[in-house]
This record gives sequence, C-alpha cells and structure tokens, in this order.
Amino acid sequence: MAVQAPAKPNLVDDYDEDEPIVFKRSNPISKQNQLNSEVKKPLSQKPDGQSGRQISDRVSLNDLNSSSQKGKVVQSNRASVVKSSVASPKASASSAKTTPLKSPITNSKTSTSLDGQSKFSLEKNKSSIIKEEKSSIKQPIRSDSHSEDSEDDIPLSARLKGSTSQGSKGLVKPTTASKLPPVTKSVVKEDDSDNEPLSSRFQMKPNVGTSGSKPNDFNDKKPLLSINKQNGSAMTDVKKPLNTNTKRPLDREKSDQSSVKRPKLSDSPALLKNKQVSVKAESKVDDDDHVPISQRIKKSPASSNKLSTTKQKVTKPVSSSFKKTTKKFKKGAKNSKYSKSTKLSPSSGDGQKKWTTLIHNGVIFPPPYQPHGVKLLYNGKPVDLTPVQEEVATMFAVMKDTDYAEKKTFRENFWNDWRKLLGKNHVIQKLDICDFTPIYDWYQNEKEKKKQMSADEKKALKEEKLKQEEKYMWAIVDGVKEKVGNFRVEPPGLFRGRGEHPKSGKLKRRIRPSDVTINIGKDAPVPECPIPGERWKEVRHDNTVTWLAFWNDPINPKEFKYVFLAASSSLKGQSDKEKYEKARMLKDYIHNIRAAYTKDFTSKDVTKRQIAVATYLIDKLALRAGNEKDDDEADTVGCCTLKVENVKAIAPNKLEFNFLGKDSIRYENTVEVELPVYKAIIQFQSGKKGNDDLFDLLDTILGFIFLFFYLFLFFQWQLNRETKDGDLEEKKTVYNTANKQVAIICNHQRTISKSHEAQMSKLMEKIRELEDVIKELEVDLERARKGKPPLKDADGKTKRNLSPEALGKKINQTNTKIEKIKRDMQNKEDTKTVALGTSKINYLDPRITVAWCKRHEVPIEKIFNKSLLAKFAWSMDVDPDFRF
DNA sequence: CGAACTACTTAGTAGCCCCTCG
DNA sequence: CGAGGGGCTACTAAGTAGTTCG
Repeated sequence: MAVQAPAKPNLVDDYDEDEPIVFKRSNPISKQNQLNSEVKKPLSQKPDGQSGRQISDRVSLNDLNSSSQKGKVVQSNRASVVKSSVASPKASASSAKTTPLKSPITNSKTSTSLDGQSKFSLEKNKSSIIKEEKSSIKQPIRSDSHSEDSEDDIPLSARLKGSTSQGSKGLVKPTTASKLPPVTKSVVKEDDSDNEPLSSRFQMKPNVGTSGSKPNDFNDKKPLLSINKQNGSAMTDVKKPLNTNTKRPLDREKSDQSSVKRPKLSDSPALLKNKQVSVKAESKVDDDDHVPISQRIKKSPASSNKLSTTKQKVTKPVSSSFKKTTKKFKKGAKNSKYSKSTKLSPSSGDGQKKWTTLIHNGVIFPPPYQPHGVKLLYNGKPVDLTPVQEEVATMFAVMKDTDYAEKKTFRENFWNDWRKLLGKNHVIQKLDICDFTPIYDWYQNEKEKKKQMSADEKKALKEEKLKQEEKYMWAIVDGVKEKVGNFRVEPPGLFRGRGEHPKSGKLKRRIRPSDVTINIGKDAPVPECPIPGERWKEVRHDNTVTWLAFWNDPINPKEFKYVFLAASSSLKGQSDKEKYEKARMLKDYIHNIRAAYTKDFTSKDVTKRQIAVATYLIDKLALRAGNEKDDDEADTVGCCTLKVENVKAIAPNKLEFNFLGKDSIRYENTVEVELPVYKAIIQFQSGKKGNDDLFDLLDTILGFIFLFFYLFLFFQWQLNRETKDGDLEEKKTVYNTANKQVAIICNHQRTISKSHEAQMSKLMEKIRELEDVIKELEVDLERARKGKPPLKDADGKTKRNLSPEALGKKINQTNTKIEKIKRDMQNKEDTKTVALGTSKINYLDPRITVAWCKRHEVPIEKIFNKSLLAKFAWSMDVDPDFRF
C-alpha cells in the first residue's frame, strides 16, 4: 500500500539506531556485545572438496559392506557449487579476529527522535495504545507486498522502537508489533562456579557506549531501503530457488526412485503457486484478523496440497493441543473462508510414507565390560567386587572430578542402584566411606597410556575400529547411500541429567539386542544380530517413520532412544527445509497473528487473554512454548508453563523474567511490554501463589514456528544491515556477529570454560607487561629527545641508542598490541557464555547464509564447517537473491 | 477431551584433534 | 617442537508436537 513508501526512510534509520540494543542481553553483556561487535573467532575451515553431501549413485547392498566408504560414494553435483567457491581457505584463519565492527549502538547520536518515540510509547500511551493499535490493525495492510515486507522482515523486537511516531503522521504501521517497547535482554547463566550476574562480571569493560569511535558507516552500500526492496522481489521470486531445488539430487532421488513421492512443502511446484497466491491473498484479507491464526498458518500448505498432483494423503486436521488453541482463538472469531480449507501440512510423523526401500545393518553394541581388578577402598580396606559391581563402581569413580560427583541426588541415586548390585549383606554399607581413588587413578593411567601411544599405533587402532563399524555407518534409502547418525548403541553409564534432575546418577543399564527394535524395508535382509546367541526384540517394516532402530530408555522406560540417519541425509535435509519453509510461510501471516493477539490483550475472556499474552511473549521473546512435565523430570518451564513467581511486574510496564528453561539454563530478562500486557500479567498473577501456573487456562500453544520466523528475519536483517564492503575477514566478522545476536536471543548458553579466568588474567598480565614496556620506552624517548642515552634495562644491560622516531614507532606498535589484546579479552568475555553453534545448526536458514555468501563473494566454507556443509547441502544452490 | 504414546528436533558438553604460538 | 587453546564431532539429554487412545 502506498502508505508505506514515505515511511520507509525513517524505518531505515530506526533500524540502524535502535534495534541492536533491543537484542542485547541488557546489562553489560548486552552492551558489550553491541558495542564491540567484532568477533574474534574466525570460523575458518579447511577447504574440503567433499563438502557437498555425499550421494552415491544407486548403491547395491554390497556397498554397505565395502570397506571403502569413499569409493562408492559419488558426490552430488552440489558439491561442485561448494567447491567452486573455495578461496584461499587458510589465509583467513588468523586475520579474522581483528576486524572491529562498528556497533549498532554507535549510531545512537542520530537516534534522538527514536528515543522520544520509545518513551512516548511507554508512558504517554496509557489508553491510546490500545486505541491506536486497533486503528492500525484496521489499516489495510498492503496491496503490494514490498513495502510491507520490509517491515515484516524485521523481527518484532527489532522494530519495537520508533514506529509510533509514524502513526501520528498518518503512516500507521500495520503491525501492532511496531509499537512494542524495546526489549532489554539480559541473560545470566546459572553457573555453580560463577554465580555473579553477568552484569557484574562485565564491569571491567570500559567502553560501553563509547565505541562509537568507529567511523559510522551503517548507511553503507546497502541501505535497508534497497534491501527491503530486494526482499520484496525475493518474495515474489521465490520460485527461483525453489525451482532450482527440484533439480537437486535430493529431490531427484525421490522422484525417480519411488513411485510414491513424499509431499514436500518446499519442492512442489504447487507450493510456488501457493506462495504467490498467499501473498496475494493476504493483500485482500489482511484485515481479516478473525481467522484463527492456526488456520491461517496452515492454509498455505493446505492449498499447496490441493494443487499438488502428487499429494497422496489428506492429512488430518490440526492436532489436539493446537486445536485447543485454535479453538480458543476462534471463540471470538468468525469463520472465514479459510477455516474451511484448513488441512494439516504434510509434515513429518504424520503417517506419510518416508521411504520405499530401506536397507541397513542394524546397530553396533559396545564391547562387553573388561574387568580391571583394581580395588576400591572401603573404610581404608580394599574390597573385592564382581565384574558387574566393579563396572558400576568404575563409572562412578571416573566421574570424580566432575560436578556430578558432589551432587546429592546424583550420589543417592547412584548408591541406590549400586547397592542393589552389591546386595544387602555386602561389606560396603555406606557410600561416604568408599574411596574410589585407586580406580580413578587406574583410569587416568589408562588414558595417559593411550595418549602416549605412537601415532602409528593410534592410527592402526582407529582403522581397526572403523573396519568394525563400517558396515553400520551406512544405510541405503531408496537406493541412495546415506550416513546413519547414531548407529552405536548407548553404552551403560550413570545418567547425567542436567540441572536438578531427580534421576541424575541412576544406572543406565546396558542395552542388549533383545531391547532393540529394528525398522527396515520389507525386502531387505534383516540385519544379523551382532551378539551371538541373542536376537532383536522385534523387526518392523514401517515406512512412515524415519528411524532405523529404537530401544526403550532405561532411565525413562516410557521413552525411546532412536537411531536415525545423520543430519546430512536427504531425509533430514528434507524436514529441515520444511521447517524453514514453514517459518517462511508465517511471514505472510504474521500481521494477522499479531493483530489478533494484540486485540485479545483486552479481551473479556480470560482464556483468550492468556493466549494472547502468551503468544505475544513467544513472539517477542522467542520463548519456548513449554509443555507439561512430569514430576520425575527436572523442574524447568517454558512460556505456557511459567509460574507466577517466574515473572515480576515492575511498574510502569516492565516484566522481569527469571526461570529455568530447557536444559536447566536460567533465563533472566527484563523487558518492557505493552501496557495491556503488563496489566494482564498482573491480573493473571493476582490471587495465586508463587508456584501456581501463570497461564492456568492455557495449554501448550504453538511456539516454535514463531521462534524460527523471528530469528530468521532478524538474522537476515542483521546480515544485510551490517554488511558492507570489506575484506573477507570483515565479512566473516559480520556474519559471526549476526550469528551471535541470534544465539543471544535464543539464550543459547554454554558453561564458562574452566580456564576462562586463567586465560583472562594471563591476558591482563600481558597488558600490564606491555604497559611497563611503554613506560620504559617513554622514558627513553624523553631522554633521547634531550640527547641522553637510554637507561639501562632491567638486567642492567645497556640498550641500543634509538632515535626518538624509532622509539615513537615502538610505542605505537606496543599500543596497538595492547589494543588488540583488549579487544580479544572483550570478545572472549562477550562470548564466554554464548554458544554459537546451536543457532547456526538449527535456526539460521542456510539459504540466507548461502545467498549472502554468494552476494558478497564469501566462500561458503568460511562460514560452514564440514558437517554443516553436509547438513545444508540442500541449500547450496539457492539463488543469491534469496530472501527469507 | 485430556493423557499417553510416538517421533523427531534442539541443545549443551566431553573429549579429541589440530593448529598456533612461543 | 611442545603446550595449550579452540574447534569440531559425537553423544545423549531435553525439548516440542502430532497422533492415538480411553
């Protein structure tokens, strides 16, 4: 819609200035991240000719057993794409670290208007927020996608600031989202060893807000405006990459090998059509915010299904939990034409055929336990143990220097299970007076021995292992040789639950063939059971699932452990792609979704209000949905399972979150929210106790697609806004920075490495030394100017007589060195709790990355390592103009 | 309906390996 | 050329969500 055009330039500015802040962990860390966005770690990769996914031509069963994996494996044509872009792989490794990027914050000087705006939206708007929103919702959203897209392409929180004023100019943003106040993210890892909040840990950093020193070139070659345009065109152009895709082996294999094709979201031509249709459709319907969101989301796939001639199964309507949500959304909604055509998208696990032929060799079991005979001391005296008892004792002994060894639950659980093996009348009656040191020492010794082996011996050993495992490593799926992921059965051990897991320390017993169910093609030979005299529990021929084998988890007998194909397999690539496509689809509906939930913030129906607020939180904060959990799991929560005590309302409109999320990672974040949300939260809390559910009327609602959508857009946006001309290293830094931001949003954390402190102090020490050098040099310089010889050095030796110029140069050099170390330290500090890998693997649509690499002539293997290249093989021939 | 079951993705981490730096 | 730091891989725990069952 025409309305947008004038607004755009502003938008561009807004983004540049404000967004970044929004995404930071607030507190020092966030600022640091923002300010010194340089990323030190180069992701340099070795050039690897094999980067493409390995796909064999038709492979015979025999190939499975061939000893050379490479011989039979034919590289897909995709590999060549990858290869072609290889460029001086090594060069980059060391240089990458030093390119400082200007940080987004740097720009804040220009942001005056924005600041005003944000305040405006926070305070002034008591009642007007709602009104305004309503009116903005009513705005026809667009007739022509481009302008709108530009907005849409920016993640919600990124837009939080700054758009309000536009409303006053009559350029009302279509999305309510645009008015959301800024998010300040602060995430603190719960960390036994290091409990202080990040904020305090980061005190040392000097330059919050000062790093503006960098010349500010945010408005570089790629002003957002143009980027947005590209986005727009990319949208209508989607077919390009998609079409290309259909040519790829990944798909080829399916179309020519199997008579029944799996319906695919992304590859079917129907989808393309659908894409176009949906974009168009939206322009017509966008104010149709009564349509249940879920239905709108589903609409696209559904229509694609309809169009698709290869569609084989009409999928069922939405799932129960989601249905619930849908229903609730629906309560106040009218039925729209869309609701009728709602069908489930063809996604995994839905009874669809996943393969036609499947051949594999089953799984490999860990070798039987070899008793070592080393005795532990009970009350100071050596104790004889049976091999079984010794095995479990060794498991425990070996964990001596982990945190687990101290944990009460862990010890108790271990003791309970070990005791059963010892028997009631065993000498050992108390764990506390068991001394496992001898076993521990023995183990350390073994490790050392292994280390000391010669390279040749090591190699031989490795080859031996490979030979044994070779045949388990590959499966033939529809005639294509694919890697198997976890073909090794999990060895026995003590359960290492994360956080305060109630079962932590329990014995995870050995899995035997009689625990394992095999899934294999009907006509394929059943794999031989690798342990003589035993047999598989069951053999199935279920081609609606992708697992090759499973067994029941000994810790949680109700749950399963599956053996799947590796991430690089086409089956996985397929669902990966579907995931990204789904999220991409959401783009078309996000307006409506946001409009819908914003409207419901003030709904009379409490359930609806809860849904609205929860959805908002997921959308805005990228929270996990949060399923119900049993008592025998760690006590963690997601959005829908938040407890009253996890959220604190801080006047006038802030919410402070504090809870343990997935993997018992603590999520701490204080966020400004819209007033209605704030009020709603207070209402939800009233009359409840601390550990009551905040959203008591709510079931899990669909969250993850939001998460992806949001992150993709943000990532792409970051990449584009930050990318300017520069050398390879600078570009890599840009990429890594964007990556980091996503990781921060996702709260992807890692434990601080044990040596972190040591490393830091080492660097500090170095700086001090260098500073001393400078002092000395300065003295010498002073003397040299006066024509005096330099002072003797610390050892009393005479130094060379240098010219003042030479001395000056030296001082400069030293200063540079110090700068560099400081930057390194900063970066280390910034990323010490951030795990970059996860987001790269799971959240960043590789096509965004690949397209970006192509546009900026960055060889893809600088960004993706070998396994990522394999995993993302399907994305390699994306069009350079691809936009999410 | 809601709980249970099933399937599959997401995630942190241990430990090895390799590369860099001194 | 040896130590140590960082990167990568393998491993497996911990999520989500669709489907089925009672």
